[in-house]
Amino acid sequence: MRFPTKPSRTITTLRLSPTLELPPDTTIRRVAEQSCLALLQSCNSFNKLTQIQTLILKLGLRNNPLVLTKFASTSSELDAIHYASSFVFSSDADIRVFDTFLFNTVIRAYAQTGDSKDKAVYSYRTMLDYGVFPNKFTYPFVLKSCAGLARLNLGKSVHASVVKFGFDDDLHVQNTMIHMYCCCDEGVESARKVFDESPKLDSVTWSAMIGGYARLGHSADAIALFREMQVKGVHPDEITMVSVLSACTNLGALELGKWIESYVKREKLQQPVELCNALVDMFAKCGDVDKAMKLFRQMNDRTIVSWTSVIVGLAMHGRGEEAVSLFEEMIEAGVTPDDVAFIGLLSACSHSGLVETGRYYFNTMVKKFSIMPKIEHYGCMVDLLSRAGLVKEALDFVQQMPIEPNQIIWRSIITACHARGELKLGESITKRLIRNEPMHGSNYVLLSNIYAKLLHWEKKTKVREMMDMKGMKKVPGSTMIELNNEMYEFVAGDKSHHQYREIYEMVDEMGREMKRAGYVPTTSQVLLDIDEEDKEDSLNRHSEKLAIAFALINTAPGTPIRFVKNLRVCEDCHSATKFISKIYNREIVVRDRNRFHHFKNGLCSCGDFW
DNA sequence: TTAGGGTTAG
Repeated sequence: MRFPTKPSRTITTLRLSPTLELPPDTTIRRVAEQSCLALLQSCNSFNKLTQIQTLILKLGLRNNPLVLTKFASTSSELDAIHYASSFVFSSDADIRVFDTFLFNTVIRAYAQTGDSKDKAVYSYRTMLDYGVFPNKFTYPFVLKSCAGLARLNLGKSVHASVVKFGFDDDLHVQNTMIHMYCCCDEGVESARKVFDESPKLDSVTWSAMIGGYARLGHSADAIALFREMQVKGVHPDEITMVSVLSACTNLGALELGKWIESYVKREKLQQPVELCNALVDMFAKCGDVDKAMKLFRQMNDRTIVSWTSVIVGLAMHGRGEEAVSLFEEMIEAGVTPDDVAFIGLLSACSHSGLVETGRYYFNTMVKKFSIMPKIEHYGCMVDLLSRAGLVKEALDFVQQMPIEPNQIIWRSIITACHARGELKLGESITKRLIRNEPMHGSNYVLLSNIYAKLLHWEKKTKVREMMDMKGMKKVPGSTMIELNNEMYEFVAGDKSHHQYREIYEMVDEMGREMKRAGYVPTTSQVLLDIDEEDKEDSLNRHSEKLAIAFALINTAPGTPIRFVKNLRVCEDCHSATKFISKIYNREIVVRDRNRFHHFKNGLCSCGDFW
């Protein structure tokens, strides 16, 4: 909320006399009090607020709770509220007689403003210290601030006072509590507990929990809960759909995503811009970027999020030039890019090898749009240079950065070293990373990969032992695939699926056909110190190959195959998938950790550049 | 005189 733009007549005629003194007559005092309240009622600028403050001091109303309360609640603008609240709290008045509303106003102002969430919580604690009782309106503000701060213990302590003051049966408070827990990394169980114990549940409760699951990466639980919601007969609304769509996006569940789209149409749900954005994002990230683009073109209202979603979508599919031209179109349409849009644009340049374009936009961002580059922007630039094979330039760039490079940045360079055969350089950077962060598992994996490529098996074994000793594990690679609206997950060597025998037979057949077509296994990818034949066997049991075999068995010839990998696709699987796309005449769309690969007729859209 | 769940990157 902002001040009204139209100036108020009452205030513009205000004149302050430096010699004004009020006689100690109560009637006159009351008139003064009423006048102040009226002035505050029509106060419309920060400047006038300070004038009224002077008047309050002059009229001797410094400790009048009614006036002070009104003063503090005049505006929702942060500067004004901050100013007013410090004036109020520094008064000699007995704060205990202040209304709860005053504190709620202050807490709300802080809760709704960017970086002031901690002040909201502080004001809430001040409220308790002064013995002013919170009410049912206080907690949604406080819990929202805890959500923004994402501090679980803080949230738990507020939860305890909610119970203590008896507001835990209020539906609004319950729902905000679920939301709060869902904003904390380790909060999902506490959220579910509140959800399960709620005597009343409405669509907001369900949406909060579904959205929370999706946000915290428990997307399968999000979808399961959505199904439960339908079974219980609770009607989802458009906000529920946004949450479910975000879970579909995470999982790569295109079929379910399409179902949501038709549900929205069938049930004639409202389609606010957030829902359209979620649909665009879902289609782009589930592999159908053309459909995402089509929806984007049909939208009447577009926010920066809409533009960014589709730019990022194109970037992920390696369509960097289109992403760049869309960015230009956005600027022409009068939408000012923000820091996130630039991350999307720079990553588009990076995935498509547009080195000069990326450099140009990095400079434009700083010079023309005055956006201070964050670590992510530097990360994109380092990635851009590294992927293009400019390892030395990337290192120079890192040395000139005004901020400390993070893990992600070093890892880009190390990956580039690995790909370009600069193994010695890669080794020395990785060793330094391990010295700095000895408990970060992925550093050891990087070093181990480099030794594998150098064929230094002894050193590799040592790295492995070191990881075992420290109790660290490599994140296992997994592949998810959707079939008949169900998601199936495969890990390497997986035998949990009931069709596993058929799947392995198919894998063997694929191997024979591929070899006949000229495929040579990339055995240096295998990180185990075993002989070549076993290495080949181990490659054939990668989760991607199991998923492809599963899809070949269970889908009609010619049906496109789509799946999602949790890690970057490995060199051998990339090469094998190209062969498979040709041999079995299938379009195969793979989303890996970073981007999409569209395999068709023996070629990949990434041009072997990823 | 005040209140709850939603979209982009990392």
